[in-house]
Amino acid sequence: MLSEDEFSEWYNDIVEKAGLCDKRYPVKGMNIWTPYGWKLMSLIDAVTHSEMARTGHREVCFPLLIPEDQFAKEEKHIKGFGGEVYWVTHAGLNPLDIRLLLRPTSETAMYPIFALWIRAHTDLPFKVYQICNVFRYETKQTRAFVRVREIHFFEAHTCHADFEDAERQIREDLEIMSVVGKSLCLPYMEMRRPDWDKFAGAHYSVGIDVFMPTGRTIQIGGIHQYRENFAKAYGITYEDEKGEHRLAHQTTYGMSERLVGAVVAVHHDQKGLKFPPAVAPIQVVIVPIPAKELQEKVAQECRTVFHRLQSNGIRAHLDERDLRPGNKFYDWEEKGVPLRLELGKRDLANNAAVLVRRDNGAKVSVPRDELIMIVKRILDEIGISMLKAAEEQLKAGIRDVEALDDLPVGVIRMRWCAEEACGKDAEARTGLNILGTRYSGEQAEGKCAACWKPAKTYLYAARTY
RNA sequence: GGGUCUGUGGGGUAGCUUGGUAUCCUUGCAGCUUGGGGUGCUGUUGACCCCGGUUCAAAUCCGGGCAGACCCA
Repeated sequence: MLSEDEFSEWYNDIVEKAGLCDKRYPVKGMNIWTPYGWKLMSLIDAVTHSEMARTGHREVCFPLLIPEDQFAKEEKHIKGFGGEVYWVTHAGLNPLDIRLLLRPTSETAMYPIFALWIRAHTDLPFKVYQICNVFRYETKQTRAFVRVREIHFFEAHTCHADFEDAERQIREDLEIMSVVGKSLCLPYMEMRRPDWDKFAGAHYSVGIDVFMPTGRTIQIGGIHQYRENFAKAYGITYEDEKGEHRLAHQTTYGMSERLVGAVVAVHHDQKGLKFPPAVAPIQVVIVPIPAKELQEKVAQECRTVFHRLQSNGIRAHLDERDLRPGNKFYDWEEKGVPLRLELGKRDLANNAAVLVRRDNGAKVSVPRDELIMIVKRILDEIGISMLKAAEEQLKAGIRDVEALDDLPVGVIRMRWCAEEACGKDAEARTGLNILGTRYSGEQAEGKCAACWKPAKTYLYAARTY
């Protein structure tokens, strides 16, 4: 496992060196998405868009600014976010009567409007989403993609006739999460957050936690059951079949650019990044190996291969820079391209090409006639083996403990009596963050690690980002 | 939330104690050379975070701001 120092230094360095972002923008916590990083984010968003389409969510785009009075309606929500919002207090030279805030999330922008849109049970279930930027005034140390103040954000908001239908939505959200997780080769834990740590305004929250190479976890997604909490505050009601007016039940599902941070952190080695093939901005990089007499011939063949890959839906890049091949190899390995294709004198002779996998370094010579098929197969294999490797890391990172002293590094799993006071006590005594209990549920025999009363379930805790 | 340290070409740095001339590496650009794991040579562009103060003179000293790294809660 990496020490926090090693990881910090490596991470801060690689995100800029690999061209994912530029941190030199002079506002704290606001970085520039550079082309390579933005492409990665866009490809991740593309997975999200396609899952939203599959599950019948419709895309919307709400305004960035929210009036203060509208924001303040749900008491717990404002309590949770009040301290970290950016305010717009002036318009031109004049102070505003009602201040505006930059959305830290869009519940309070959307819900007054949902109240207008939703009138009858025929409007339900109501499922929309948006991908936008939100703003949170983070006071802790910022870090590219992981803790920023302007956040690239995905948020799905749904309204339902009853609690059970909202519960169904949460199961669907978890299914969507699993598709996203697979695309990113990221295994994760579905954690039902303890009551004292749920999302501001939620009935309960499910956190999606990824295991990082330092032994800490990072939350990359959140799924929230709101019950009628927000509907009450914002008057979201519908007329049911019997003509009675009822409050809607609501859920939300959020993810952010932290997905990029998790991909960077989880998949890497000493050479640099390793991108999952499904979202790699470049899936195959072609490096020509020119020989003195054959420069033009090699270049031509490389261009042909490039166009063939491209027209078969593979994200390919032809590196024609005037550098030594070895230099390019290091370059693209650092940038995490899953597959490298070398083509030179030797390959011209026998109509072949050399393929080198980023994940394990395996090198094969393949006939160019079968290139497309083989490339696709290898990209699939890389995805599978990257996921497997990450799954093993996660599994090895979870440690059972009997008591709360002498804790190992990583995620700890302890027996728990399910009493809040006891959970808080465990949190205080370990200095760890409580992740919660498995969403799928777990039964424990034996005694609570904190109070020694009979245990009911397992509680998970870790240091978190 | 509290504290420590730092800001010098695109990146990394020397110089700051003791005020006066800005060092080296890398990258970029041009040319030649080389080419299946970071070629070599030559030439060349490019910097003292911002505002104020002290001073004949500030990268250097002082104050403030902004930004970054780290530590503790």
